[in-house]
Amino acid sequence: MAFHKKEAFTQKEQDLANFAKAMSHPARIAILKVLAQRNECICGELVDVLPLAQSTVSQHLKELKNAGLINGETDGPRSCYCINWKAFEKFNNEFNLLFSNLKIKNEKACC
Amino acid sequence: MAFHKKEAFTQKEQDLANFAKAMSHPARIAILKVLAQRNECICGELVDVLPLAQSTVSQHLKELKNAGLINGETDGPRSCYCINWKAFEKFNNEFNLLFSNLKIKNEKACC
DNA sequence: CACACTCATCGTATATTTGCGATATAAGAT
DNA sequence: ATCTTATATCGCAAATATACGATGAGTGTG
Repeated sequence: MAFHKKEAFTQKEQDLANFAKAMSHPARIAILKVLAQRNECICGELVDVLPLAQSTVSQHLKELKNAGLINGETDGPRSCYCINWKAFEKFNNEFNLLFSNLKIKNEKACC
Repeated sequence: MAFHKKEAFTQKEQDLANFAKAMSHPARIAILKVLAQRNECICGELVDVLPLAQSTVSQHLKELKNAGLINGETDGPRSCYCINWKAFEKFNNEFNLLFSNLKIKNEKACC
């Protein structure tokens, strides 16, 4: 009865899956969008923009941070977040790699 | 107590999140890889390759199909799956769009 | 020092996901 | 018709995720 069998897969598969999981909620997509639109790092303005309670937003930020997609700094009484470009591009490249590999091979797939 | 507030976000945000969710498990990443490596559509060979029970693999295939990432056809007694290129590229493009928009704006982000 | 303000964390309720065995379904073989 | 083979689905158990209010921790202000 070993649940949660994720460790049975390769590290790369797990990394990609974790990246995808971090983006698997519309709130977190929205957070990334906001962090992009404003050229400065944002803190609790996210709470005003999002239809979620402050604690929930904080939790989503934590998950994005844990996944390495964003960086956070405490700036006085408030927190400042912004996108972690290196990680972001790394995973984007890996996605592209996966996709393009496939495309070359079977452009004319069966079904 | 309204849980599951996903409907409070834009359709595009939900679509991206759903796409990401479909890829948020290493087993499903692995399935996509296998479907890519073999130029033919595969059925239950996935069960041999993956460290999961047949019913679990079938469930993951169903999720990928529901998300629109793969197509499936019943071919006699067996099922044949392959990647749905249109959907796959559509979402890949949307990711790229999101990423590049950000990159232009704040290449030199604060934190 | 008290006070307000911003944010993180805890506890909790509920929903969803993951995994498996058992069973159903459907096609082909004997 | 029965049996095998391949796959999907059902039902259940355990783990995770989502959301919120309440509380705590840390800063800056009066």
